[in-house]
Amino acid sequence: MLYLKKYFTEGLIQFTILLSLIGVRVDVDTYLSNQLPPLREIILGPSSAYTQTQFHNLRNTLDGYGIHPKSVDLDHFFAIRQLLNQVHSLDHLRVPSTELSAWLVHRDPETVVSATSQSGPSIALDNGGSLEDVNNPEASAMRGAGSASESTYSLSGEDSLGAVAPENSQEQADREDNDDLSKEDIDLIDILWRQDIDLGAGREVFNYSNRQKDGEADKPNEEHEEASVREDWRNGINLQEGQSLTVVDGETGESIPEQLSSLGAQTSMSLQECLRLLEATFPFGEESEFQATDAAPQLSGSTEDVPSTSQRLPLPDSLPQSDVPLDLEQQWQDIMAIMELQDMDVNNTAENSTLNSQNNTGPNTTESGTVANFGLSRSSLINQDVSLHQASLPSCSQDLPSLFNPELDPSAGQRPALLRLASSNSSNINSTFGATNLTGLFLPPLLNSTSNLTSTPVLPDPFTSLLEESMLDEISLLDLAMEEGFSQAQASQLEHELDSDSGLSLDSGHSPVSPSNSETSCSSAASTSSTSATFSEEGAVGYSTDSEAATAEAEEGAVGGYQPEYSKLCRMSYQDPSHFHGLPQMDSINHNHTYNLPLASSSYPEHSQLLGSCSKKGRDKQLQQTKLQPPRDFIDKQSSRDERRARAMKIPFSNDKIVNLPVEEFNELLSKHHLSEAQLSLIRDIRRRGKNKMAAQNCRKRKLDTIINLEKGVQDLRRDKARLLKEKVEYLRCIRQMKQKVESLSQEVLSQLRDEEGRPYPASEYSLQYGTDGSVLIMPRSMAAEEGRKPDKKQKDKKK
DNA sequence: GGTTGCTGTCATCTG
DNA sequence: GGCAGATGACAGCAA
Repeated sequence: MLYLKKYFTEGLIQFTILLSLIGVRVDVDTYLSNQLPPLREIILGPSSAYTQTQFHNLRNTLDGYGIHPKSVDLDHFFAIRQLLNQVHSLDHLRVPSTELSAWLVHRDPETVVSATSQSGPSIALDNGGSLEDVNNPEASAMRGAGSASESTYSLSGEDSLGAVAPENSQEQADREDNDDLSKEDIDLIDILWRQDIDLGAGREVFNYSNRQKDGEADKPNEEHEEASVREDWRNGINLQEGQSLTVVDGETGESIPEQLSSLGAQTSMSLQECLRLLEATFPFGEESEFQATDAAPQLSGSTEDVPSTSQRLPLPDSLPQSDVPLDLEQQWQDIMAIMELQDMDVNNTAENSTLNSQNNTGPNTTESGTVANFGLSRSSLINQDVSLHQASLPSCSQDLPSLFNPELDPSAGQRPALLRLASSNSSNINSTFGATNLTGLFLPPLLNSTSNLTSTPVLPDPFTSLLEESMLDEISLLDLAMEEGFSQAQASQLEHELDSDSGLSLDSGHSPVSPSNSETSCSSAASTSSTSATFSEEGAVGYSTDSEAATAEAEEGAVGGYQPEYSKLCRMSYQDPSHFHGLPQMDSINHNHTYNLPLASSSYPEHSQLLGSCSKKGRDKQLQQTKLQPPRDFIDKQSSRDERRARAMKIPFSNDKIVNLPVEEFNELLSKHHLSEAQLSLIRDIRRRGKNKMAAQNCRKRKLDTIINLEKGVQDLRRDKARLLKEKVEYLRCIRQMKQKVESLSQEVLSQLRDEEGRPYPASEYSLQYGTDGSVLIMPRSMAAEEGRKPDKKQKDKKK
């Protein structure tokens, strides 16, 4: 029974995720409303939201369905809400943590992971030997220790190329190979694969025949098929001959197949291509890394085929990082600054940054230069074509923070789980963007724009730093930064810290004036719950409470008087009652939006003050007590000190008059009565204290208003900052495009120009310099660079 | 029993 | 200088 229940629940969740991935929004809230009180209950009661006077409580909001703040169900509710948010977020591709959490939910048995060969290079990198033994013991036995990684990559590439492809023959083959796969698993995999197809991932991405052939490629007597397999695969990813994936070495003329055979042709073709893709994606300063890995193959599991790739790329050695004019640190500061804007609409574009977040591992490689970091990116790229299902396979036990923070974790690049999760992410990208052209996905825009390296060699562009690429590729940099160095927990912590950076020491978790912050962080950043909105919700509770109090007062016959609770009403004065126009229960409420109106004198001033000085609950008790106790004792007991003193001193008028009369009338009143010094002193004290009490209430109200306004101001400023940063990114993007255009035009001009001896001007040595007067000069690049540095020196001298 | 928020009060400052 | 208001600080109370 328990098994059936668990199976049914997991099936529902999986089905929900599938619907979310397809695009069908599943409002699970409606189904859960049976368990959680509906909204109307908040209005009609008897939830705590209606009767609770602690309306400032953060959790006691409409979103909380009126669960009592101390209810044990509250944590359950928040857990459910968190899960629902994650499920909802799946249909708009929130990366990466959300997906990761979802995959963690669907933990499949380890046996499936190993048997289905869908572990990807992550596992292969870590303990490839064992996997190899599992999947292909014969091949592993034939290979030496040095080729172990090859075999693992073969396995990985095989997986990455669509271990879930639904072709019947292949599926049957998979079943043969993966006996541990249940029918449900296969059906799910099939559905996911079809989703990939529907979402635009072409069948060629998976290249089923390749996969089949790759599987066969492990057999030593079928090595000759590798060439065709490689060709098919290359066609599948729409790479053209002569591009970054060119096969022929530009310098040595060696062809890749020859190298591959010399290196051990049992390596999977898909892996080779993936590595080429990887190399094409990180063209800057990676040759040395590749060569380094070649020299020290034990550092990486994919070093066998490295030399060929490193020699193959005629990559722009003319793109030195030293030419990057933009300060990298400044760029990162911008990124970090955008991170501060988590409560803004940055999330609206967060989906678009997924791909970039992948590509943004580039700076890691260029800056750190470690093979480990590079391995991360490489594996991520290798898994770009992994289907969605793969993400649900492994039972990930690694810590998530290190996943998104490879820089913090030096061994991150070598962690298999990390790589696997990256593949999960990338698979989503692939399916969501529907991109069949893997170059468009993998290669950074610079390479995309100048991908035809053989035809148009890339010349130095001062705006082509990798960091800038990462900045310019997508607008949403929040998720970028999240992936680069921040886990979700860290980000939320940062957000929490940023919430209090107004200098007001607002405790968002407890302060009654800033529940929105916590609300925002508790839900998603997409919920643009402003302070006012949250206060409106909060006000709904407050209104109900006070309306009830007002009703009670009316029933009790207490008219006007001293209202100790009117500060609550006054706090509601800045709440928009229009939020409750749709609620008939709220229409009947007469809101007192006046904070400090002159209080009408009561015909029974003492009694009214007495009632007003007590809380509602206290008044209920009082009403009950009045039936049991003599009124005089009750009055004496519940009166304030001043009232008791006034009665004791036999003051002939009410405290209400004493406090609220204007000075002239007050003096006139005093003059009319013959009062002793003690009486006059008491009256003055009562007046002073009454005035001061109202003043204190006004003061507190103003304080709250000030805090709220400051919060709004901070939010507005953050929004403006985010907008400006986005604009800056856009401008930089335009500048980069214009620079590239100018550069290409310059090359075209230079290619047509000839010197006096009829020799062309090599674009690598000469550049066009544009004068302010419209003149164009042909200048050697060395000279141009020197001239470009001179103004900087001058500026520095000026600064000195 | 400790915490938190609200309220009243006092002392002090300012206009 | 007195007065009214503003405000920080403190204590009491209730949840």
